[in-house]
Amino acid sequence: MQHPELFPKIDRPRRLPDEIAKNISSAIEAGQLKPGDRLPTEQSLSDQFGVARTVVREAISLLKYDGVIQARQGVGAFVTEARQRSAFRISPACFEKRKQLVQLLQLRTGVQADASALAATARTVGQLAGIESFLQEMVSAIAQGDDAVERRVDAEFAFYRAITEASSNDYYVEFIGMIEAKIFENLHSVAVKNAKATEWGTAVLAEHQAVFEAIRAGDTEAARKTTRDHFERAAQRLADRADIADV
Amino acid sequence: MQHPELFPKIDRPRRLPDEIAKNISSAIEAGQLKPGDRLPTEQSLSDQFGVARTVVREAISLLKYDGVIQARQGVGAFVTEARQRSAFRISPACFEKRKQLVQLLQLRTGVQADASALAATARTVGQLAGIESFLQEMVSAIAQGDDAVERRVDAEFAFYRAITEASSNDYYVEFIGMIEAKIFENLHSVAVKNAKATEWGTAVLAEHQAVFEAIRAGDTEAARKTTRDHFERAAQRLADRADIADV
DNA sequence: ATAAAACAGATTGTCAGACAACTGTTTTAT
DNA sequence: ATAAAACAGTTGTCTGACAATCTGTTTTAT
Repeated sequence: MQHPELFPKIDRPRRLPDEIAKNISSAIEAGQLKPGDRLPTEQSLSDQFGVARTVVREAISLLKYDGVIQARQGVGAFVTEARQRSAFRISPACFEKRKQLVQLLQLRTGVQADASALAATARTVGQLAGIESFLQEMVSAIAQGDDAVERRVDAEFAFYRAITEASSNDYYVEFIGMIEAKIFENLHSVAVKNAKATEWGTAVLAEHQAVFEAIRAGDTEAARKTTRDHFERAAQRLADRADIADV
Repeated sequence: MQHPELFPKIDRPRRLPDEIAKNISSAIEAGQLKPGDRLPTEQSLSDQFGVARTVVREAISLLKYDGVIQARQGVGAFVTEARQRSAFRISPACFEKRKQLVQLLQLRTGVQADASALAATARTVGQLAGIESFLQEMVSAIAQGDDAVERRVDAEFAFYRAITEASSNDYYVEFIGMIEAKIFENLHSVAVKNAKATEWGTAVLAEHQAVFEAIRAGDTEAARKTTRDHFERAAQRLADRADIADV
């Protein structure tokens, strides 16, 4: 990947159903449609939006999938209580405002720290070795200097992914993986830029090493704390640099 | 709600698209379709499943929504890398095997504990009062004895929801709310049965009080620890009693 | 001969209309 | 008056067609 920051993601020609779904969804968030309310009929919606009913149906099926609305054949589609959503997703909008980004990174920090804590007792020797290898990778990448920044960032991701897997809890793997992917997708270039700018090396590396030591020692609380320390600092660095609205 | 445990949830007549989506999804999980593979054409799928193409399209649109597959007009639909899923969901299958349930509750425990930790410093006095009111509600329900078990369980949920909201992090609210709803949906009757059987009262209530004290005192670490303690014990009680396969 | 342009085929995206299945209401039969 | 039957409205499914896009091939221009 070369110069990823030069060609930022473009808005692909959006699919109609996604567009419709977003429209309805934001109408619900805005309170124009409250829980319990009935949606207009599919026919009416397809008229209003000027699209075929199949498109409206796909849109609605997405919202049903997330538990935002519920449809009863012969009756209609209704907005469900806000409580019973059945999926957790991170929209691109989360990366637009600093406050949201900070909150997201806060959640990630906490979960990741827990994963480390679990890994401290659950990890096998094989997994420990795998984790250590990524630490070595980071050391070597740092020694190589600026040319290997990408490699270093990748190793960092891999390091914590290996730790997460060592927690032997599939939900942690899945959840962190999802958040990770979204952060990667939206902030990777920032992370790399950041890594280049930071007096890379000793300071940050020491944070990782502390995490590793805690996991090797099987010290649950230390693993949690060291991981939390690192990610809080990383979040700080990221949020400071990410060029987003300060709201 | 009367005797909810007497009429357990029935299998609603499933919609075709959901069924198809599940089929394809499990084919991917089973490894029959690997990342990068191309799905059969919509025409072919509709032939194989014996349904209309619109149904197949709705199914595929769900999988696209979760980032499991990606479609390119004129080319086909492809299975994406496992990394870049864009939603975290809890399927009913999670409650079928004890191991999975334990892992899920473990995740919940960790996140909830973090939320408490945040609430310890972020809560306003108003929020603190709200939290305390639910504690009072529990006390009064316990005093009332077995008749008020439902009320007590509800208050318990509300207590921790209030704490989560006091974390002033929307993602915690959303995420925990989602997990909560799923647990409620699948294990509420067990939780109630459990509450009835437990020597309700002093022991469990003391756990909640410890959490509240920590939050009142603004002690981050104590809030995390006490919350973790309670939920670990609760998970223990729940998993012991939940009548599910021991795998 | 080589490169550009046009073409053909396949596949997803959208459209239009019809009927089936279900629900709540109204009308009818007893 | 009560129960059964007809009715109208809505979601669920089916069918067939066309539009938009991509890939690979063939034709054409130079």
